[in-house]
Amino acid sequence: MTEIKSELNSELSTELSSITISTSSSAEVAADVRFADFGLSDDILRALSDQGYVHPTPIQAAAIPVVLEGRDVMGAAQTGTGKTAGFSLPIIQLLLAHANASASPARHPVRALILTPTRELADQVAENVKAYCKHTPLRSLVVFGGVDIAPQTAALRAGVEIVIATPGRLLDHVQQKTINLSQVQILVMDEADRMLDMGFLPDLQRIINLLPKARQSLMFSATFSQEIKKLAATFLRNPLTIEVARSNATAENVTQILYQVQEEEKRDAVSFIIRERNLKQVIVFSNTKIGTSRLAVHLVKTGVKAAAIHGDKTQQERMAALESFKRGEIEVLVATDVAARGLDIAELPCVINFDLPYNAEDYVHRIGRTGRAGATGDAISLFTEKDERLLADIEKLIKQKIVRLHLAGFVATKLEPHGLREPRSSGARSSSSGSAEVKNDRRVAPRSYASTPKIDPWFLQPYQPTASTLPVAEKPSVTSSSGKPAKRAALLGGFSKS
DNA sequence: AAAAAAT
Repeated sequence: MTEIKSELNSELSTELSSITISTSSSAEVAADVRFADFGLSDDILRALSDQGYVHPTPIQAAAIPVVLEGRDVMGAAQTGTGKTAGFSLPIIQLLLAHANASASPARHPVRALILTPTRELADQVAENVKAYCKHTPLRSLVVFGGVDIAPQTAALRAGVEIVIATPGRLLDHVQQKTINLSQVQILVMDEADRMLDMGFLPDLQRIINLLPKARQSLMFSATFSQEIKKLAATFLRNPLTIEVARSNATAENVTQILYQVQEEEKRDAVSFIIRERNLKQVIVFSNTKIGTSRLAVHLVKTGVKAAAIHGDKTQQERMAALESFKRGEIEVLVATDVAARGLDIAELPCVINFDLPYNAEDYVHRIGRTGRAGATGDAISLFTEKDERLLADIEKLIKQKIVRLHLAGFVATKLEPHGLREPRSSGARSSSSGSAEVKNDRRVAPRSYASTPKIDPWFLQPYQPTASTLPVAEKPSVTSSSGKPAKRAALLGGFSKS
């Protein structure tokens, strides 16, 4: 079960400086601890019991009392550990407890600010916060770009205590003077490592400069690089470090698999794996927006219910894709790293890396999409000869070798007897070397790519299964899945612990 | 190298 070790600070201080939580499963609940033990208000407990939550996860059990004390926290926790509740529950409690502490001119000044790197993550954290606040008078608002700013401005004018935001739109509101951050008592930087990767440091700096110096700050990061430690030293005051599992560790309940294939085999390999394993809920990661869209189109053509999600899609398309995936209407979500972190999709049994990520840390985040909340999962990665360096970086980061397997059955069916790499349906292709064939493949794409990168030529129509697109082997499972939507909706659309 | 994020 959960073991909490505490280390004492340096010789002069007996103050706790770090808590390390070692547990077989980071999301496993502590059966001997209850949310009711933390002195949270009845309104919060009622919201929790509405969702059927009684016992905290280890990071929640460690973080809630510390945040309630008012201490700064550096949390090294992966997604799926219940970290969102770990910070939002005590924040709500603190705001409730000190309701009349500051006599400010504004009736409802922003008192807690939660920053996230992506819009989807902001939306998701906001949904959780809103649910936890359900029975309290506290109001929360999510603020991000890509959507109409007017409703956000109106809500801010009416007054909200808790703002969940991505940095860009938040600064937009600051410039327009539609938000006042001078009363913020608690700051949360969620997925801080991601925010650094994305070059948010200057924005972060500008936002923090607008906050009161006397405030509580919490920072969460799945990985714990030197840069993150530096950021913590800059923005946190005597923080308590709460570490769940080993830094940069991959979930123990995720089985990692590598398949070496040729570059031009990758699309078919993904189709093959999806069909072979009869996957009904899988995220496939690609490194590029265009590659993501292309792969989704390919999968749809082969009868797989797939949709793409990436940063060049409109916010509506992004949300629609995510929603239909959560509802089970879409079985394969093909994504860039926009979806690598934070998204809480319950019970995802498998993720596939169509490309190995350029950034080794992203590997950890991507495969963290599976094996969540104590469940087991598979992380399957395709790699080609030229990916050896990326692979070495990843294995160095996670401090383990990933087992390399042959994609049994696939090579035999896809490789032609004479060693040609691509199956040919017609003789239309000119006879040329292997690399020229790849170029030929690329020429199939509309030329508008380079000139109009913002317009996605591969915009997907909603999937309509037809007798012709549905492979015979898929039919039974599709039929059986039609009986499942209610159950799946309960699983995926349910309340998030993260 | 690429993606993300304000317009």
